[in-house]
Amino acid sequence: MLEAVAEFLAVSGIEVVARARDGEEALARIAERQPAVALVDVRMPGIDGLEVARRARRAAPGTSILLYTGYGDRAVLAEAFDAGVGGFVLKEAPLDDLLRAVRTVAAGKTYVDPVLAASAIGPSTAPRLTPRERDVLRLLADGLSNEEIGKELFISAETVRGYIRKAMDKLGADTRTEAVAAALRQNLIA
Amino acid sequence: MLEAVAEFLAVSGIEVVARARDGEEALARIAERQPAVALVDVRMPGIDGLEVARRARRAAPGTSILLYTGYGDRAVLAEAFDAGVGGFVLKEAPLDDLLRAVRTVAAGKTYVDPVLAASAIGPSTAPRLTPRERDVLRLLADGLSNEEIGKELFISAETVRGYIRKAMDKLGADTRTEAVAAALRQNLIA
DNA sequence: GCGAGGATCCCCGTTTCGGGGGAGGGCTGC
DNA sequence: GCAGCCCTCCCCCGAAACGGGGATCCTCGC
Repeated sequence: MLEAVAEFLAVSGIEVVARARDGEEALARIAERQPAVALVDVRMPGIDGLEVARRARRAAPGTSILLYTGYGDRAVLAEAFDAGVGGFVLKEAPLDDLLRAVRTVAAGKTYVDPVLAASAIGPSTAPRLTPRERDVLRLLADGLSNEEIGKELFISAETVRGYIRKAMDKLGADTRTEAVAAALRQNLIA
Repeated sequence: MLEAVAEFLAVSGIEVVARARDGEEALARIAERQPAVALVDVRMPGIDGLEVARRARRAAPGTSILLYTGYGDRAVLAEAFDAGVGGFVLKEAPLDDLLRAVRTVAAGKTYVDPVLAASAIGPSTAPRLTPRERDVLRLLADGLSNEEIGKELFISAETVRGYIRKAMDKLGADTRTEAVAAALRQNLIA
């Protein structure tokens, strides 16, 4: 897969300066080569693509991150742009789209997969949760109590309650249970 | 859709004795004509296919119900066979499969869509919830309290608690919230 | 006809939740 | 450098949920 994509880009006139198999390696290569564009998979062992994007902004401010993944929804898209990525392409997209995306972000613009864009511009009813709020909801969905969640996240049970209340507020839920259900239904947590 | 299927069956040598647009009508026709096989959609306005199957067993004991729907999972499959249906076919299946299914159940045997069967014979980890348990979890996911659920279902809040506890038990959940999350994840409720 | 299982209801003491409030520290982007 | 957001923690109150028990009734299948 990695080889195939690199090969395709190379024959299409894009200079491929490096390849990496995981997040650590990707970051190292990005810092080292300072490429114009870094094509990064969201799902990777260790550091995921989003995290790579966040860190790369410091390590290589001139590099545009182009996320390349098999799946995307409103939530990850929003998070991705928060992380400062330059574009987002689905693996199912035709290879020409990938090429266009690379060139677009290389030019400093933003590229979003058209399929994804269609679903993202619709009524983005799904509220934005902070990472902490999501952590808490996830653990809540696994049946942990405030106390247990606190231990898990190294924060106090009171703080946990605070996050839950904020999440309930954002999701328009009357109970913590409804908040978890809403988050699940809207793919805000898994 | 209805017409197309009827047409196909007719030209394939199956005698189509009646058609119906909803559950009520289907039941009436089944009772009236006592067909060997009734091809029924699960999702219908008013009485759904499962309910039609249950009632048809009384109204027409000799009729085999063949459910025909666009979507299916372990849970509905299990419920379907509890309701006494003779077979289950997905709309995505090739038309030949539909034909085979009709002939199979007409012969008094059971037919299950091969795609569905594959997923159903796997580790059926999803527990069985009673209708009442599902009702309660659904309302719980909508943020209602025990009291409110009770009013909604015309039962006491204590009874509601009882169902929730049973559902928690079946789902291996420690909290009502986890029970709802588990039910959502396993498509036991929507 | 008898057992299994579903649906219904109840009690009681303990814990947690829901809903307010406030408050400080830190990073970040403009 | 300052506003804004996130993370963190704390207090109070009344209401609700929890845990674990038991109990009755009815229907359906064998």
